[in-house]
Amino acid sequence: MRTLKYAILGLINRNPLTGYDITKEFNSGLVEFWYAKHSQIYPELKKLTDEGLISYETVIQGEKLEKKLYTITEKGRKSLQKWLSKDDPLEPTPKDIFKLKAYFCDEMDHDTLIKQFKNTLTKHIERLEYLENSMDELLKIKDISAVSSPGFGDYIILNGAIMREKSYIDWLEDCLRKMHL
Amino acid sequence: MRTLKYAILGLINRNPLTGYDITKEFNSGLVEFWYAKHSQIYPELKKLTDEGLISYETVIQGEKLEKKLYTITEKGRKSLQKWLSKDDPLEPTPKDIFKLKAYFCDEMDHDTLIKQFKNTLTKHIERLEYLENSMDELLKIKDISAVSSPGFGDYIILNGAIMREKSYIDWLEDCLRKMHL
DNA sequence: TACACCATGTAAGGTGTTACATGATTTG
DNA sequence: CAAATCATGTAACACCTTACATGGTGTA
Repeated sequence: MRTLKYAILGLINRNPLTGYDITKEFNSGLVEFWYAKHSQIYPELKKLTDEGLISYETVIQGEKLEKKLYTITEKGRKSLQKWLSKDDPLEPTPKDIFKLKAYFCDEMDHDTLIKQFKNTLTKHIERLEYLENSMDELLKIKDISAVSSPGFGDYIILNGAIMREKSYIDWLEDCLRKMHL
Repeated sequence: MRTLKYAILGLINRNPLTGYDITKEFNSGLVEFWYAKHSQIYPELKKLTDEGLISYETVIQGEKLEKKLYTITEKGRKSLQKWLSKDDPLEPTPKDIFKLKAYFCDEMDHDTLIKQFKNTLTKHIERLEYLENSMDELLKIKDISAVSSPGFGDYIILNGAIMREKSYIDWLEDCLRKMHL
C-alpha cells in the first residue's frame, strides 16, 4: 500500500526537508503511529523523485557537506490529497506479542504470570507519563484551538496515544485483579 | 524475534494440530493479536521440525488424503516456556494508517476530514459489536472462572480487544467533537 | 582534538502478502 | 456432480531491521 510513501509526502508537503530531517521526525512525534529507519527512507526518497512526486535541491552546509533538500511537486501534492480522501477498509488488528503470551497463560506458573503482567504494567505506566509530559509541552508551545491550527494534528494524535495507553493499563490491571481472585 | 515460532509452538503445545488447523486458529480467536497466512505457516512448521521442536505423524483422511499432525517435543516445550517467562522490552507503538491521515488533517478540507472520521467510527463500532457478540458466545461455552480454566486466555484477550475498540471509539468521537467546535 | 551529531547511502537477511499450483473430501 | 472446504506446498515480491560504510560539522 506504499504507506511510507504518503508519510514522507505528507511531511515534505508541510515544508522542505532532508532525508535526515525526515528520519528525525519519524523518531519524535510520528513515532506514536508511524516510523521508519533511515535505511528505508533514503531509497524511498529516490523512488519518489523518480516518480516525479518530489524534487530536490542540493544545499551546501559549511565548506562541502552536501544536503538534499526535498520539496513536494504539484503531482506529489495531488497524490497525497487523493490518498488522504480515500476510504480504506479497517486495518487488521495490530499484532501484540504480550497478548500472545497472555493467551498462553495456562502454560505459565502463577508467579511468572503475575510478574509478566506487573512488569508490563510498569512499562506502560512509564510510557503514559512520558506521553502526558509531551502533552504538557505541546500545550505550552502550540496553538491547538482550531482544526486548522498547526498543532491540531499533533494534539489529537498525542491525545489518542494517551487514551490508548490508559486503556491498555486498565486492561492489565483488570487481568491482575482477576488473577488474584 | 521469531514470534511466529512461539505462536505455533504455543498452539501445538495444547494439542496436536495440522498446518491447516493452525491456519484456522490464526483466523479465529488469535486474530485479535496475532495472525499468519498458510504460506508462512507451512515453511515455519518445516523449520520447527528441522530444529527438533515439533514432530509429525502422517494421518490418512478417507482414501488417500495425507495430513501431517504435529506434536510438540520436550525440547519445544522448554523453548516455549523459556520464551513465555522472558521479560521483553515494550514493543514499538503499533503503526496506524488512520492516525497517519489524521496527523495530516490540515491538508484535508473540513468535509473530507469529517467524512473520514465518521466512516472510521462506523467501522470500529461494527467491530466492537462483533467482539461483544463473541464474548457472549464465549461466556456460554467456556468456563472462565479461574486463571487455570481453559477459557481464561480467550477471555482476557477478548476483553482486551473490546477495551481497545472502546478506547479507539472514544478517541474518534472526541476528535469529531473538537472538529465541530 | 575528541566526541557528538549531521548527512547519505548500500547489503544482507528476516517477516509478511499475494498469487500460483495441485489434489482430495464432504455436503447439498 | 458441483461447490465448498480440507490439505499442503512454492514463488515472487513488498516491507522492514540490522549492520556495514563513509565522510563532514560544530562544540567543549
